[in-house]
Amino acid sequence: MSSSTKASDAKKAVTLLDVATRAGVDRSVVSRVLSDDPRLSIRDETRARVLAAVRELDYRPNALARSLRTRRADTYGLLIPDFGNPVYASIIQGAEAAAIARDCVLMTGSVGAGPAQAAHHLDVIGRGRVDGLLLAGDHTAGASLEELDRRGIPWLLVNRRLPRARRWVVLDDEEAAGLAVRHLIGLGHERIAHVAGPRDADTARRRMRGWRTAMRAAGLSTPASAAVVSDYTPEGGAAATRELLTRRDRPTAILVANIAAAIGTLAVCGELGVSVPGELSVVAVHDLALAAFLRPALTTVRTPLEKLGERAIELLASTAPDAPIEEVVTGSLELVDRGSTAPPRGAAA
Amino acid sequence: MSSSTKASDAKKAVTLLDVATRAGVDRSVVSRVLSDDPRLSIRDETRARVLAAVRELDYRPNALARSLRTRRADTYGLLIPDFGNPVYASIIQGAEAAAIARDCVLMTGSVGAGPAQAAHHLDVIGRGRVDGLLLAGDHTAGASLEELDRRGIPWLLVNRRLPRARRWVVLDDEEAAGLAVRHLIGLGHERIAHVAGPRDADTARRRMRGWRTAMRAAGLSTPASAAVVSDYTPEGGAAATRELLTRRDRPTAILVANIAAAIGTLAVCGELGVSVPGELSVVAVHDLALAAFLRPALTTVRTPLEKLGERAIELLASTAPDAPIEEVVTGSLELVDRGSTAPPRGAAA
DNA sequence: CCTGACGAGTCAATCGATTGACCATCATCT
DNA sequence: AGATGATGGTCAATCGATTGACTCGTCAGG
Repeated sequence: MSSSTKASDAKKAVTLLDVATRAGVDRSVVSRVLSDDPRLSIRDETRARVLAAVRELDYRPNALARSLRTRRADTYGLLIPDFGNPVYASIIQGAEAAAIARDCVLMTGSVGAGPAQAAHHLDVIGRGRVDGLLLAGDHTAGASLEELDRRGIPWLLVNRRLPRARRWVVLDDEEAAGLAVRHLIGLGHERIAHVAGPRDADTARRRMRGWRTAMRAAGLSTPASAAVVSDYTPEGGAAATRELLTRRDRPTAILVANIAAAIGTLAVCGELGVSVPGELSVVAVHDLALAAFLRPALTTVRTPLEKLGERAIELLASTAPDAPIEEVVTGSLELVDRGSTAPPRGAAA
Repeated sequence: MSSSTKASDAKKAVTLLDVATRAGVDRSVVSRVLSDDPRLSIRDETRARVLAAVRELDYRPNALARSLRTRRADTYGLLIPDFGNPVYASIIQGAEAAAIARDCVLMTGSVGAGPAQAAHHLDVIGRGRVDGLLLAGDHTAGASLEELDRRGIPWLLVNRRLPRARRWVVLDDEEAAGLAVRHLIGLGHERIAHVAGPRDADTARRRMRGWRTAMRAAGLSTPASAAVVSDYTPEGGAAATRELLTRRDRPTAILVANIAAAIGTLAVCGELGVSVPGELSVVAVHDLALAAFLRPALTTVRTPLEKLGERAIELLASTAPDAPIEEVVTGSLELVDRGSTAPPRGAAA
């Protein structure tokens, strides 16, 4: 296989000049034929010769040279907190699909290993390599945005907002939470607690608001004690759930702000011998294939994470770098009932 | 924020010429100072002026121009099956860290959406954009390798081997499986079944061999019926487990070839009312944080997936494109006992 | 017969950094 | 004095594609 490469190790790529020579025309003709330049007039026969040469030599333009000249890298960057987080996996997939659809490349980096890694990305990705940068999740120091502005690199916050940054695209977190709460209310629950996300996460705030709004709309109270701040990890979810379950008036249902945290919730229930959904109903925001295989299978609200990623690329690619972008990706919210929710014990139903 | 960019939308980047002008020297001097060219002799004072100009203008070299000239993109590609698969997430993380350590960029793409997506990546990533390509997992059509060879792009298979491709780096799958089996044997198990990976997956074959070898070394038999082919998904693991559990002489322990499949195994046990580890011990290859939060918490063999990713980049970067690479990343295997394994019912222990 | 217009391509500058070859001073050695 | 050799840089070609300006020939119209 690779031995077929043998000594001719650094085989040089086919260039525009090779094609032009073979077709007996100038390089510019080849370039213009390939880009369908309307200002080029050319005989059909010549065009055919050019295209034949392109095909025979299996030519493809050097992306670097083109980008240098055109000042467009045809590449977008995507920064995420951590590849291990399946929520971001879905966003990546959407973004990747959208990038491919535009004949662009997506470069995804994580900042998991700390600010040094983030700095490296901002540095290396610096001017020239990407046409724009998606910043997904809570990780970019505010300073980075100014840095990007200074360098003239368009950016867009994804699944996250910042007060002073008017370029973001998010999910309808409020409605997602509301949907879950209304499902629980529909089953007859009244004491519905909320395992919330981190206090500084914008998604967490919006889901919390969705929970509260839906509760109030049904005439139910939302005491401060009914919501416990946590983070989007099983550990966090477990701790918050433990706290809720050891209270006097234990809730009959919990809305968990994130599916990863909900895994912790289920684990704690198992540990404490609290039967789900018998004694406690659990529903989480975000759906994963995994949810069907938990014990019990987890009821979730499916969110259009891939669409979010797609939309992010589209917006970044099609909007002027200094124009505000404030978009909520709506629709596609759906409650996936898998059995971790049921009417409360002793419900009239 | 972005409004600070205002009308000066396309702010042009600082170039070598800008720096040179400011320092009162030729562009080549700046370039040589920055690259520590030993053939340049320069007065300390001049060097200081150059460095000052670089700092004041916050210059950074345009990566595209440099790559065009040097014929090195300082970028590596990584193709994976699917971003949603946490096993590959770990590989990505390792590869990313290694790339950063070499001051390179990693471009990760998935082929989840089918061969069209793979083709796009191979096409777009084409000559010039990457210095080499890591192919992780079972997805690349064999033809792609010849295509890459033809284009002179070095590649390396990761966590996978192919008969005719002598460039790969894999884990010590055989030992990982063996470790798990010996743990079960140590607990007193004798009927240890194996939920194997897909027949065409090289990792699956090696884990199967590890299972068989360890069993035989202990004088235990490995009838064909004790191994059920599956795939690396919860669905697959569930189906295979169901088959094993409905047999006459049900095993007392199962080695599952992959943690995702093991999630399916636990789900089926729950469904059929088979108590784990009371009636059945379960251990899986690959460790994830998630494992601690399953019910019961899952015993696993931790594998150095990140190291695999790191090593892959190192090998790709440092080995001639036509030299064979056949490396097994060893060490770091460790059994993580979390409670899904126990002595068999009625064991002497 | 001359002008103009069009058809069919060609020329050459440009993007920004790198790098081999070269040059101008000045001091040193014989 | 003239050759030798550092020292301290400069010049310009090059990577490969793009694109505005330009040229050459031919044909129609006046």
